[in-house]
Amino acid sequence: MESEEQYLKNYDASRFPSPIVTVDSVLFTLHEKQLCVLLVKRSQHPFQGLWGLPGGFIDLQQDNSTQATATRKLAEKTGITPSWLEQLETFSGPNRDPRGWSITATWFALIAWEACQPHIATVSDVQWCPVANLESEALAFDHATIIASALQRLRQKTMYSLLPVYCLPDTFTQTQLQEATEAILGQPVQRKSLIRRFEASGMFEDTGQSVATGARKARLWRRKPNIPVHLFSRNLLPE
Amino acid sequence: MESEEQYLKNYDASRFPSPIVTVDSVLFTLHEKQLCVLLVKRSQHPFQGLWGLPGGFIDLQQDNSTQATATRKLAEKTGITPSWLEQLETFSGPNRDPRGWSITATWFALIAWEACQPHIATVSDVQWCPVANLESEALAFDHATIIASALQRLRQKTMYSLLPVYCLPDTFTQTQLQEATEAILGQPVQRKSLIRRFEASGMFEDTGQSVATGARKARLWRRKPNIPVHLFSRNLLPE
DNA sequence: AGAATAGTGTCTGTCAGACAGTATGGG
DNA sequence: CCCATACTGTCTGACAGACACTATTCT
Repeated sequence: MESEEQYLKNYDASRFPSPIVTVDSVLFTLHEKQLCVLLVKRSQHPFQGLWGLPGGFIDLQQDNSTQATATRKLAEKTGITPSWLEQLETFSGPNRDPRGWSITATWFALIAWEACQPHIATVSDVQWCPVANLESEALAFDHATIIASALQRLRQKTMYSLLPVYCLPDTFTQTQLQEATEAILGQPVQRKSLIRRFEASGMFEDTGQSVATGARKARLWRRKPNIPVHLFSRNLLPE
Repeated sequence: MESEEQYLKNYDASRFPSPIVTVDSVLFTLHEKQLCVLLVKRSQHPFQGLWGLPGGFIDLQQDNSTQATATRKLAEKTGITPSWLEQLETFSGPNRDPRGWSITATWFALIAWEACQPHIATVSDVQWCPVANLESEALAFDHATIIASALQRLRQKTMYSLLPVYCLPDTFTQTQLQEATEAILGQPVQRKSLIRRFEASGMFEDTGQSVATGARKARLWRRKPNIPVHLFSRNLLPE
């Protein structure tokens, strides 16, 4: 009987046909009260010239997880790592990639628009696309489906957490959080409800500063470091 | 400039090193008020002889998604397809499989114990392991981590849906649902709260039959066909 | 009748929705 | 001083928790 050591020495990974494996990310941000998603113009086949999600192949030498691949690819396109990153579904099948049976591990990310802008402004193959305009864009692969799944996740989590803060700059006002929440949900929310949650979450601290946006000054807040996202036991907007 | 057609004709998927790709499932059931998970004894290296999750390689000819792989492997071990199946996280990295850089798409499934028993009773390499006994089991790969993730998902969903019914036979009593819920959450729940949700969900219909379990007869219910799982806007047991 | 299980009535507490009311700072 | 924006007070309604109560069936 063969030992595990011997088995591993003789193991040839290429013996079995393997699917094409990729990693793709859906990075959202907020800009001018619009929820936007990051798209990259494809410079290579397949779907050359179309817009698609940032992503690509795993680098088996460098990446020690698909999360590392996602982070690396996002950093290439935005110059930074997103302030929120979590795994979404994995999509697979024989027909979603014309090159053959494929599987893509997808990630869902949030970032402040301001944080990426310095880098994105310098390149022409990366754009923020408002989700409202997605219908008129033809996207590569099944990326429209992946974005729809990410949007659903984002909306769901916005109902029972304050996740939208990860779309805001380091310091922000309660009104900005409200606007972010409303842009994501596509409908108004009660400011009072949001502020009750804001206080109950224990996730934020007052910077002591304030900013004028026209009339009365608004207090500036920041996320406390190393505090996990608070999950509420009730949803906003329960229909 | 190369056309996409030409590019695809010349494309050789084996040009790039590819990770090992597998699919694994965490199938839960309820037996004697205990939440159990399906384990399979590994007949092959690596981890030969240890218990692990049911799963394996994608059959690129037969399977048209990782869901098909999960269903196929579960059917091999239990004789049937689970009544609930949804995707969990995908785990990846250079060290989780001694054969090399690997990725496993994992699925989370529920089934009634009674439905599998005829098949499972006939084989010796498959067992239901109560989750309470998992600590003392050495499992293959990172399967303990995968089960922990599945358990967390199950508990979370039990708080805001009636998912535990998918661990019950086709017809069941409200008391059975309560016991399932309590076994999953590991603590008692208010029967009244559960029944309020049961009625509000619109997911069930009375069979007209009833069953005696010692004293007063209990009504037997069944899931209405083709009704999606109802999600409540509040959690049970909000701490 | 008594025991055990099935199922209901109803009070309290929590928190979201609604919206009126107060505070602050720029013209 | 006016008004826009920031922020607070407080009432209502929905629904979970708690637990006492009634109903049914077996011995």
